[in-house]
This record gives sequence, structure tokens and C-alpha cells, in this order.
Amino acid sequence: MGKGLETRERILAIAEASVLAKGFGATSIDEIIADAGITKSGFFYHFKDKNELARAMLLRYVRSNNHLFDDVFGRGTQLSDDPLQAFLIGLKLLAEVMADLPNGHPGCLIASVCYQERMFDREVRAIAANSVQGWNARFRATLDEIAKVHPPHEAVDLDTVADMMSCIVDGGIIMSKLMDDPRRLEKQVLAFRAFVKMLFAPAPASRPAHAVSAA
Amino acid sequence: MGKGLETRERILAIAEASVLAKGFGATSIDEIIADAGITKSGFFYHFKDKNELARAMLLRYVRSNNHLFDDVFGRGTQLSDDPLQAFLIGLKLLAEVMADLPNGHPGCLIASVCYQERMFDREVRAIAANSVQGWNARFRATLDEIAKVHPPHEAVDLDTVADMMSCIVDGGIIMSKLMDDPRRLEKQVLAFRAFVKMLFAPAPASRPAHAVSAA
DNA sequence: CCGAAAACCGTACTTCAAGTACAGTGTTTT
DNA sequence: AAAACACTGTACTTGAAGTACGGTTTTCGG
Repeated sequence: MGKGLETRERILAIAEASVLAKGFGATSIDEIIADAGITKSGFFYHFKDKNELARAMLLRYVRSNNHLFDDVFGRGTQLSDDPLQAFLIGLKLLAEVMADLPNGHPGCLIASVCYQERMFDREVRAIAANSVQGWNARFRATLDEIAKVHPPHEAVDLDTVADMMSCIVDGGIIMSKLMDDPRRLEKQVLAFRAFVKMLFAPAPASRPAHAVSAA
Repeated sequence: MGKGLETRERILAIAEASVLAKGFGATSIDEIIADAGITKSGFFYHFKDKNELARAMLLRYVRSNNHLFDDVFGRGTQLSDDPLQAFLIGLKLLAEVMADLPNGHPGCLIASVCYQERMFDREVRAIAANSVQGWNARFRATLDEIAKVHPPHEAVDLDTVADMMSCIVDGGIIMSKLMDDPRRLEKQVLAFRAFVKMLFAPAPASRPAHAVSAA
């Protein structure tokens, strides 16, 4: 990585942390440059204004999230030929990754943008919307594969189940941040996993409906 | 309502809309007072600073949300003696309310605070955390009632299922705002409803496991 | 090793919002 | 009629966003 890209990356990382902690409007350029050890001129050399910073931050975030999903669900398909088992393995791995973040999940930039939409131009909002749409389509395709082999037990819309994945993660992040308990997010992902399992897994004949109680 | 309270309420409503659209840090007092038709002095007569405004906004939001929950789930218990059916009715009503909001759900102030935590003092963050904790406890109690009558089919942690309710709503709000489609939120609530149903409802003997396909 | 492009630094400035301070005014309540 | 309430008006300080632009150092291909 060249020196220019390195500085740019440092700015983006610092800005992301600040935006997730204080919001975009309250993130000051003076603070960013102080943390990055550069001057204001240096900042504006890399980004012509705050909107360009936002665009770059978002693209960076989306790329890293895509890598994460490729990683965990790719591993899932390596470990099982059954699409349902592969997805369940991927969800378990995802939950583990979420739980292993040292200070908990720092937050979802997409959600942050969503709650400050009027601060951004159309392009930034489009990046956010398209990314989520892409993730939903990805999960929808996975669910289709599963449904081909394991017809669902309940007549639910698979698009909605695919959406649910993103909703659970975003909601789980909020919950875990609010309660200052990283494990809340892990548990939500595992609860979604249980939902998928209940929806598609063949009913085990050995376990009658009333045998298990969690109360 | 006295004249003072009326102005105060007007300020809070305008501020809430602005915070949900732009974030707390980017919400300017000048804009609020312009919309409210008062002067800056008038604003500071009601709230000594922005943190006091945040505190009042949050309390207002929590109260109105509590009323909504009391309303829909209260109606549910009126309409059925079975705790599961009552909860399912409440969820259906909640989904309807969410879908009937004219411009979609404006956003969750708790989530907004969560994504701008460093902007607020400890008290504001405590209000947010306690409120969600309260809702979780409420849903947990409901689930306990249900589990007494209908033992769950899967060994899931009921605290996590209770959390899931808030997660789905917050995630659904983000999703529907992002996609500019209010029905996304409604569908998420109904999907959670399907989850609860699958978890507790007695398996209908008339419908074998492989009879339904949504693909 | 040299020159040009890249990657900055320094200074000065304008604009705008947050928040403070405080004196004054009309209205309502007791 | 007095006091409390609900504001208005003016003036100020502080700080961040963003502009402008000239100067300096570092890097890298030829």
C-alpha cells in the first residue's frame, strides 16, 4: 500500500469509529485530523468534502462486510453439501465472529447513514440501499436452494426471511450496544438460526412436540 | 394543556422529526425555533441545553411507545384467553399499526441515541437502556405465560426471544426506511409472529411436515 | 541522480451554529 | 395588584466547516 493510500485508510478508519460513536454531523474534521496526525490541508487533499468522505467510508464498510459473508458462508458450503446445513454452519460461524469482537460490534454504518439520511446526498443513500438489497438477494438465493431440498413447514415469504437476516443483525447490534453486552448480538444470530432450522429442518421423529421446556 | 406545555410539546415534536432525519448533532436549534415560530431565548427557557432536550424527547418517545404496546397487547388479551393467541393477535395489530403510518415509521429514537451515544450524557443513555430493558422484561413475562401452557418445541432461551422482538422492530424500521418501503417493517413483525407461532403452537395433526411449499 | 508528480504543511480567511447573558415585555394566575 | 409564567431582543463568545493558495517534502520512474 502506497503512502497516500495508507493515510487515506487511516482517515477512513478513524472517521468510521467517530461516526459510529457520535454520528456523522457531530464528527468534526478537526478531530479526525488530530487523531490521524495530519493537517486540514492534508485531509482535503484526500477528500474534497464530507460527502466524499461518507461515500468512501460506506464503500469500505460494504466491501469488508461482503468479505465477511463470503468467508463464513463459503466455509459453510465447504463443510456440508446440504444447503440447509451449510447455511446453518455459516450462521454459527457468523455468530462466533460477532461474539469475538474485542469491544463488541462497533456498529453498522448502513444503519448510521439511515438514521442521518438528510445529511447525505442521493449517491450515498443509493450505495447504502443497494448494498442491503444485494445482501438480501444473496440470502434469498440461499433460501431458495434450501427450499428446493427441504420444503418449509410454514407458508412464509422467503424474501421476508432473507430480509430478516439483516434486520436481526442490525437490531442485535443496537441491542448489544445499548445493553453493553456483546453476547446479545451473538444470541440474536443464533435465534435466527433456530428459526431457519425450525422452518426447514425435517421434524425429528425421535422428539415429540411436548418433550422440551425452556421455562 | 397550558400554553407553555403546548409550546414545549411543539418543540419536542419538531426536534424528534429532525433528529430522526439528520441525527442529533446535525439538528440545529436555529432550525427548530424557525419551525416552531419562537426565538432562541424561548427555546432556552424550556430547555437549558441540548442534553435536556434529548432527555425530554426520549422520555416522550418511550411513553408513547409504552402506550402503543399497552394498547395492542391489551386488546390481544381482551380477545383471547389463551396467552399464545393473545400475543399473536397483539403482534398482528402491531404490524397493522406499523403499516398504517402515512409516511412509514419515522424511526426509533432509541436506535438514534444508540448510534450517537457520545453525544449524550450518562442519564440519557440510561433512559434508553432502561426502556428497552423494560420492554424485554414485558415480553419475557408474556412468553413465560405462553410457555406454561404451550411448551416450546425447540430449546431456545426465552430472554433471547423477548429481545428478538425489539431487534426485529428496530431492524425492520431501518430496512423499511432504507428501501423506502413501509411494508418491509410490517412483514418483519409478521415473520416474528410466525416464529413465535412455530415455536409454541401445537403441531396441527392435519398438516404433515412436507405438505407446504413457498418456493 | 534528477525532475515531476504525489502527498502533504501553514496561514489566513469567511460563514454559520451552539450556547451564554441579561434586560425587557406581555399575559395569565392568584 | 403582585407575582409567576412565557416568552422577545440584542449582543456576545466559541468553535467547527469549508475555501484559498502558496510553499515544502517525499516518492518514484527514467
